[in-house]
Amino acid sequence: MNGAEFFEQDELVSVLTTQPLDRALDYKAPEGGCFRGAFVEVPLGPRKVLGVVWGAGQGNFDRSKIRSVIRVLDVAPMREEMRLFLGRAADYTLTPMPAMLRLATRAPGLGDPPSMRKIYRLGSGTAERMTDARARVLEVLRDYGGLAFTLKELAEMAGVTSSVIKGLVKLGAVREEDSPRDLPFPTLDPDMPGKKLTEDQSAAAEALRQSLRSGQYGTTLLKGVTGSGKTEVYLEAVAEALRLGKQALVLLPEIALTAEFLTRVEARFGARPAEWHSGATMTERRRVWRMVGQGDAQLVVGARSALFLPFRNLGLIIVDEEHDTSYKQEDGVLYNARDMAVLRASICGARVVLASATPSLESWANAEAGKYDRLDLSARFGAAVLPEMKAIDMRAEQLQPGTWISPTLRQAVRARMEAGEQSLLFINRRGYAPVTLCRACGQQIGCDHCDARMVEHRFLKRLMCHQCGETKPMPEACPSCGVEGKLAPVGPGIERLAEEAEATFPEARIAMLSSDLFGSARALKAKIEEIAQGDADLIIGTQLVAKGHNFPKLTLVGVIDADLGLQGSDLRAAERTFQLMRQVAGRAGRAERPGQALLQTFQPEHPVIRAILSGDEEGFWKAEAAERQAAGVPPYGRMAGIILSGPEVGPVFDIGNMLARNDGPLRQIGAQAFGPAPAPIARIRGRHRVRLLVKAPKGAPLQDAIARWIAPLKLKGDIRLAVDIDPQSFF
DNA sequence: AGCACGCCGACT
DNA sequence: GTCGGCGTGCTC
Repeated sequence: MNGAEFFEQDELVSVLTTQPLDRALDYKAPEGGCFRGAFVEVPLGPRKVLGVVWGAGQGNFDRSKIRSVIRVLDVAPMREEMRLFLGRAADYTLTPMPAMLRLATRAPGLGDPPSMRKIYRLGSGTAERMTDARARVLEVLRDYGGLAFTLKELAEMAGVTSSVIKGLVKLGAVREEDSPRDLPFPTLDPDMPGKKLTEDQSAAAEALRQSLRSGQYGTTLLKGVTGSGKTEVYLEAVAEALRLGKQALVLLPEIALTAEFLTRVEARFGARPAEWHSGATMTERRRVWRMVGQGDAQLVVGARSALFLPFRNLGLIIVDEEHDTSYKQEDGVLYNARDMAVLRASICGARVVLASATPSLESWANAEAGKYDRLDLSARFGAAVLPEMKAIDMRAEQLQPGTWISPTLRQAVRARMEAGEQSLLFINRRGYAPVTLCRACGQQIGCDHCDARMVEHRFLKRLMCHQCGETKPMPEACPSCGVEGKLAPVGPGIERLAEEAEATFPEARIAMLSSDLFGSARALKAKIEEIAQGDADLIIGTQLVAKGHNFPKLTLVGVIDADLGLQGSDLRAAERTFQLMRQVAGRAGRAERPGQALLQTFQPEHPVIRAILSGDEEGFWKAEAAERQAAGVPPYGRMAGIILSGPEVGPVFDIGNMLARNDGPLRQIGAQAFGPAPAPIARIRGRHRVRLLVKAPKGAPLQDAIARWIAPLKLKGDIRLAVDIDPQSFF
């Protein structure tokens, strides 16, 4: 058994359980001994819990109190590589090990013996009294030459009731057998003829194949706009992994995990891959988990948590739409699946392909620095995919106070409606959190204590900084130019924008797309489908709309506030605006009509805005990289969030303030804490959430400092603390 | 996470 | 006098 350490019966072993304890506990190895990595059932107090034999026992506990492992579960033991991965991921995300182990055991019935079901095949006996029904059953079985079926299948195929089959079983003409319910996944054929690749795509595919043959860890950024054949290219890498006898994993953002995608994979490899996502049934989950572990699933297509499946010989991980923000888990264990994919691959010697039309700045910078390889696919249909992009200079627009759709944009939307086409108004902000800025000079009110902007809180009648929590009363005159009465809230949340749109375009059918508004991914998908069919004239959406949906009738995109993020509230807002523009560009190229994008901005001369408008991608990244470098934010600095939550706001803030005062461990590494301030989602399930933001220099040992910082903290009552390394949400 | 132990208010 | 609130601590 791959040389894993073996423990004789009664030898001490250290067992990590999925219970939220702060360390592994010692047990005596069970009868017959066990290997390191074995999944076991152990007694814990009055209960039996799931655990993994992590190594030799520590032996620092009263020997007479040590109990025995109850039994070793009948599943493939955890591999060394997985143990290392979980440990390193725990260190990186500052997550307790039991929580990591829970991620890796998210399948039901791990302890159950393989569940069986009855199957039926041709028997050796003969039926003396042959009836029509009996003949049909035997004929079906003969036609399928030795294959076996379940009772239901066979009855259906023969057009008989199950009692006919039971009768044949009694006579011995049909044989009843037990067969494991969890069947291996069908073998995939990497050598089926794929789609014809262009010269460009072939070259990229060959480069990926070659990198796989190296058998060593490495990451490739595969950049290509919609329609450039990214999927076809990376499926060639998957094919090569299969040829090499290795397993492959394709990670997709949850929303992109569609039947259509699986059908494409099936077309390429002749069978359906294993599927792993939140909607899967218990039975499916268990089958996938087990089959992946015993090597009987060659390819898994899944959402981010598929990264924690027990692969036996993982050779390739594809992260499609790698820039997608949904790869960052925002509750429970806070991890970024893209980064964890790279970590896992680096441990087990697999290749990673990060695919995107609009890579994240992090990945772009890694490629730039030579840490990642980079492959660019050019568009299949030439350069005509770019929409016409223009800035609307908001300083020159005559806007009614409290409105955000400029006359220029309004006219453009009207024109599209008259032509029977769709428009999209994009607002990079959910909920209701306006920005205060001066309509005379275009300056936004900034925070005196950090570089973020102040946000108006109506109920408090004050301005508040969401980064450090500083508040001040709403001033009468602009602090920058002194003009009175010109300060106004802009950058409304999506709800306010929808209100305005309804008033401005009373005849329009308006659809709102925001992740807050949909209970399930399914409901959201249905809505998106409706919109794509043309069931709306005007779409009002947040970041959600930028996830690669295809709206063929969409020809105009209006960005309500392109300035978001230029002054530090959300460090990735400019990047997201840019990504949206590129994705819209990809769509516009496929429709017959040329697309148009209008960006409302108070700073049309800003280098980032100019790079977006010129469509110069490298220029954009360079400008954005310069901004981030100057601000010392990721990827040129490190950040972390400390999220405190509890049923009452007051005590939660008190703890936050106490942390902020005792920031010695942070200062030692040159890091700084901001806050406490209300967290991006200030209340979840009745719990108030407060966040501190930590900013550290690039090379600083951030996790270590944070661990030392929060260690003395004793949380009383129902207050909880979570660390969010590399936070993605800032407002 | 559960579950027990333990120390202060309203009940048969 | 006891039943029971959930704060604190332990589980090998």
